[in-house]
Amino acid sequence: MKYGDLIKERRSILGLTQQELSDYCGLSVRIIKSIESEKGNPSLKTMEKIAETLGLELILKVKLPNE
Amino acid sequence: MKYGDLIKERRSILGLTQQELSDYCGLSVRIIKSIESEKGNPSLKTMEKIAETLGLELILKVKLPNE
DNA sequence: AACAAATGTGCAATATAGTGCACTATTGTT
DNA sequence: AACAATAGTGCACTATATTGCACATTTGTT
Repeated sequence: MKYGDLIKERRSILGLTQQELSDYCGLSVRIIKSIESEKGNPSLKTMEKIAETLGLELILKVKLPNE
Repeated sequence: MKYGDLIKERRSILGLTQQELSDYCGLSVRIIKSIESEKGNPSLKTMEKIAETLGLELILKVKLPNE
């Protein structure tokens, strides 16, 4: 699961700075940085706050054999 | 994101107890319980250990407007 | 009903996610 | 080159996820 680049790209498409994203989703800039660079180990709630703000979704599903 | 029931159902399909699942994915039984009942706020690593053990996958993707 | 297996819960301890500050590094613009 | 805006990092602190133990509850089997 490579979430860092997707988040960074998505934020950039929406024209947001890390600071703005952190304001919108109620998280510290610090954590936005660590998540975009995939350092650390975010919680589900943290990931979902970011996802919702950026129009992304976090999904758990059965993994098909052919992928 | 309703992960608790999916995990519980999937574990049951594979014929595993909470104890066995916790052994296989290297987590405490305690955390398996809290995740299946969706109490608490697991980390991505924790979720992915469980997902991998159960043949599930955790995905972050762009949310389409029509859903 | 009695019993065993599996699941749920209170509590205390430890590991680590999340925060804020001050600073550095990068990137882009003139 | 100089400057401004944005992004990355060290440190110490707080909040909370994760753990293990012991016990309670539920579920299934005879």
